[in-house]
Amino acid sequence: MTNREKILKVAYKLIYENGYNQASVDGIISKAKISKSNFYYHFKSKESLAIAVLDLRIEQYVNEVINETLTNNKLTPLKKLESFYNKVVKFHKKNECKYGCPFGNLASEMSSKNHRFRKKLEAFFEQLREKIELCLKDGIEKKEFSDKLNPKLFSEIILSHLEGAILISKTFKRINPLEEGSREIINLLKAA
Amino acid sequence: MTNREKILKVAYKLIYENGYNQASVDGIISKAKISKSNFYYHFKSKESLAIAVLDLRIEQYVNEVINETLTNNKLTPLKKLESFYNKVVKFHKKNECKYGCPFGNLASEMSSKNHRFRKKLEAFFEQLREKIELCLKDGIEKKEFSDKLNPKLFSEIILSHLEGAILISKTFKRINPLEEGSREIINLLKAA
DNA sequence: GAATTAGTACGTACTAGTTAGTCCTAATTA
DNA sequence: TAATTAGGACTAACTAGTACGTACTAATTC
Repeated sequence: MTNREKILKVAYKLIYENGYNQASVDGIISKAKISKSNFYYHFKSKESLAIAVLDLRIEQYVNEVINETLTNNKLTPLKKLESFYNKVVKFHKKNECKYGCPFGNLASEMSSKNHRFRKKLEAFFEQLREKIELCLKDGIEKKEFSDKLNPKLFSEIILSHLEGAILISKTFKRINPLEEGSREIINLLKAA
Repeated sequence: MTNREKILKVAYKLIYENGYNQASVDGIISKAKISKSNFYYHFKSKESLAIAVLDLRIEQYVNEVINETLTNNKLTPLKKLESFYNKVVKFHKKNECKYGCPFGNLASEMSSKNHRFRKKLEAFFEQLREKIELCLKDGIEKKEFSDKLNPKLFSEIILSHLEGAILISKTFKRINPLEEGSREIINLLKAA
């Protein structure tokens, strides 16, 4: 593993667990066991490292979560949504609900202060919402979901609820708000 | 205004706008125009100030938001919920959606690191959720809301959605996710 | 006379970022 | 083939600033 990869790997974890501001460059280089000058050889600033980490996280999320569930055409629309929720729930169970959503956390911390992060997170959330909307539209066509619901509005609700439920689960240190909440959302979709 | 009140007032704003970690004691005393020794005369630490600020915020929220809407028995259950959402939307419009939810932000920043904040926020969210649940139960009895919905589960969804929608609105710098989302939530309640 | 306030210097720890220079390899030139 | 050059990867030491909190004296207010 190159030093650049070491930095990315350590920062990936520390920024998620502690937030951007509390993840110090000194902490990152100490865990990665590299020198500070080497850090600044690979990244021109702490911010540019964090942007690279965010890019990496988004890429992984698209590949390993979205593409495996919401846009996996081997699944019916209902199964797409269910497997999406299952994957998210599994991730937060694994972390004992401790750290919340990597994107939501960053949005909360950075959106009001840093345009670069805000725009990237905005685009990410919009991309995720669109995939959900497409899934809903498809499900309505295939009569899996009620035709009374507005796909765009409901995709916004699903996204907002997801982010909020992860935050509440983190605050309560219990998976219930996320797990039961997502099950209930799916019930709402099915019932006419 | 006493110096203690000055500190609370300035910290109230700075902690909300910048988060706990980025709101420095030096910044607070400089804005409040008091000496550092006087700060530590009134508060034994930055943390205890922030806890006092959080207590104040919760008290104000209960008095000015919850008691005026969700538990205001001059209103029907539907009107209770509508006026609650209206008040929240109004607040975030006023801030141009810039700063998000004072409680959600703190939950995101502090829940994983500080038990004291986490417990206080957990109790606050649970209190809010209970008021919503009572409102839903009442509305079902009075036939304003569909009797098919589970009040406890739906109150969890409303709370999660609210927190998430405020976060998404902040990230998008648009009120739509919160405003349209809450309208749609109310529609879901009414429709059988 | 007790509570409150101001002022100021300090301590320790940490912050992001810079400096000037070394080591090594691989390509280029004489 | 031997000397030179270029540049990537890397380092120790350093800068300048900020963080929270303390120590102390002295003045002011109730």
